[in-house]
Amino acid sequence: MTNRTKPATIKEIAQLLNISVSTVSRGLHDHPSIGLTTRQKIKKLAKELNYEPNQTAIFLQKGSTQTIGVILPELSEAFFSTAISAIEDTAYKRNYTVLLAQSHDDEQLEKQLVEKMKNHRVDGLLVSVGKSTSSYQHFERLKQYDIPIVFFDRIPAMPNIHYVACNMETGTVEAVSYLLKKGHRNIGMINGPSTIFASSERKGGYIKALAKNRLKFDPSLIVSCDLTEAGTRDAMDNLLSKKRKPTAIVTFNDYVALFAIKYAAELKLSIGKDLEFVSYANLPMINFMEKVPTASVEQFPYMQGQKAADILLDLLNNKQRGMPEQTAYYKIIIESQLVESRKPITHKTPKK
Amino acid sequence: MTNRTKPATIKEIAQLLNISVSTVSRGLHDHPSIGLTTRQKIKKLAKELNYEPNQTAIFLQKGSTQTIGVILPELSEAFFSTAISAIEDTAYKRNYTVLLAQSHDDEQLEKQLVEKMKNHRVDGLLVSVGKSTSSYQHFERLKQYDIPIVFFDRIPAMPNIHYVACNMETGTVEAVSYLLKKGHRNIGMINGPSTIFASSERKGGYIKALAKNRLKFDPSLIVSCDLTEAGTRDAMDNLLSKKRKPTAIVTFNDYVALFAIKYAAELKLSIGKDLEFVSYANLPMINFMEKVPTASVEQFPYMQGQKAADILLDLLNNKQRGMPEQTAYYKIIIESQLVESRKPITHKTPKK
DNA sequence: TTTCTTTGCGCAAACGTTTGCATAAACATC
DNA sequence: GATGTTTATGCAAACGTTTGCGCAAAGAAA
Repeated sequence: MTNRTKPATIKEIAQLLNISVSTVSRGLHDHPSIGLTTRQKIKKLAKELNYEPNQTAIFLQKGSTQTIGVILPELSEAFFSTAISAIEDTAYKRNYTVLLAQSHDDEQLEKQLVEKMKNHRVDGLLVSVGKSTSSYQHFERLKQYDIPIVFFDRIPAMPNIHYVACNMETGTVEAVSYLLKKGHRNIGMINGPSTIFASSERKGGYIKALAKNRLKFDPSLIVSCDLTEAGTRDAMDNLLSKKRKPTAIVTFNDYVALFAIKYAAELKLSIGKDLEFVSYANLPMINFMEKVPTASVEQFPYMQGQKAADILLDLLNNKQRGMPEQTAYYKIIIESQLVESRKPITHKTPKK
Repeated sequence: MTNRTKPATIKEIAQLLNISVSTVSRGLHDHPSIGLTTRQKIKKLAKELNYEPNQTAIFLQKGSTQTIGVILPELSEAFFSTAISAIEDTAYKRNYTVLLAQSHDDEQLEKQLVEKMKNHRVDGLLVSVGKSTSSYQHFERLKQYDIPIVFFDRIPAMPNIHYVACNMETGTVEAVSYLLKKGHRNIGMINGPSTIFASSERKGGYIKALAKNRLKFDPSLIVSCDLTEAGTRDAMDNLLSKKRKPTAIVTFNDYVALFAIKYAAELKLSIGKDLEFVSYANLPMINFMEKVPTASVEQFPYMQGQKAADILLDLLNNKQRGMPEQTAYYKIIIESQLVESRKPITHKTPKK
């Protein structure tokens, strides 16, 4: 009986029991109009045959796949991999499955993936847009098909979208205030390219923190950087060549911080004494290192992924229940938060 | 024309053109029996209507979903996230999509996921089994349904399976030989729990390297460890309390190495001088750190993922082309390889 | 003109479900 | 015994494709 190569179908059960397929279907779903005895017979045989409903058939019939698509720039990056982990967890809890794809920050590829997701009839989409993506029609098109999208972390400049993102300003205010409280009065900042939104948020936070403490703002203390190791060194040279050298530096992310720290060590500067660092991301690796930024602004990748998935699934739920056209858009801002090093929050300890 | 909420179907095209659905279907597939003019008309209208085939219907019809399932213990771990990145890349290239799930090393969950994947009618499965998984019927069952599985990295103790894994012995031999060549004669090893296969492979490599150099083997230099930070410290205490202290240590993985290095630093031992470390994994974080193992045994997660996916897709290809029942099983062993630090191989530089 | 081949297209079944509607039997009501 | 109600089941359409087979029209060969 278990030696069959093809999965059992409702039809077979019906034939074997000499009843109709509709009865079997209803029986399996505990439809009240099916008699107790038949229902039991059906379930018994279904179990014996190891019957499992063919989802693809159900998908077609219901027009819904119980599947959400996820498009991310790069799966192997720590931020995204913990986000996807969160997404998968919450999707699983709510009985959805995750279709995964990575865009490698390539706009063309991203477009293709969106199409592919649409053809696979995902019920909804979660996306963090590629760095270089500049046009957003491929997302617009999905709206016409009534496939909701929730963006997270990297948000496109589009009106009327759902998203969850992290407010970098709060964290930056905290970071700078933290350094001010420690007595630093010359605080440098190695910022990202001015083209990206996150950079201006950080700059805003920096200025706000100074204003809050009634200190004057020296624009030359903020330098841009392309986030490479070489760029970081240039930025450091730039900052360290000032008459009044900074005694602390806020860096755009942990990688930049580590590049900078490495360079500072080469210059025989004592990390934490001559020069103190505060950064963003709170990468798990920080826990294993000796010379690290004394604090880092946590962006809560797990929470971002979780929230985004929850929102998407709520949207799908409402749609399916025939709720009124939602006219409101979810715009969730997670406040970033300064975390002193060696106190990880969201990252789990590696088990491998 | 573009203001429709439901995707266009073949049926609509047929109606609008006053021809039959079969003609439309064939026309879109360039079937030779369809006239040139009709074919053009069909394609033109299809384009105008933004027609895209409904994959769920095709799935049902063809009995194949062009989808592979991937079950991993933990998506957020570096090894797995780069493996999944590789899998996604190669699946994409061969026009497959990836359905993702994580087992969190939970046997029950893993079983459920396998069922779910089956119901979603994935064409094949890629899995790295959970640490605690001890029974394998859930995998056996899939065979009955003719859904091929390729295991990778963590291989279950089952006969007749396809897998790709990394041979840790070679790398270990290299690692120990490397240290011997550097003049070390007292080499310690912090190994993993003796229950797991990878531990015995490492031990075997250690012994082999000594034998090769005609040196005698002191079993007390190999200590087990539960891979936690505390366990690592115990192991270190154990090793350092010997009369003839080791001057170099091979650790089970990079995490253990870093715990050990941290501890050694606390003990005022100079890393690389008093005590040299060699490890496994070659985590990307190594590139950012100052005190690191001088070398690490690379396990090529990207390549493992890629190979595993390639094998699975080959299997699917052959099946679909009606090749004879394959009686042979792929057993791919990737040789691990010692890599001196600061020379990453497979890991891409983070872009975020 | 008749017969044969080619070319171009439609019919209908199939994939495995779900579900609105109809129907038959059994029972209760007066 | 006629009517109404409940209970249990079946019929058939629908979801959007693909594909084997049949059939008509057009051309070629006789």
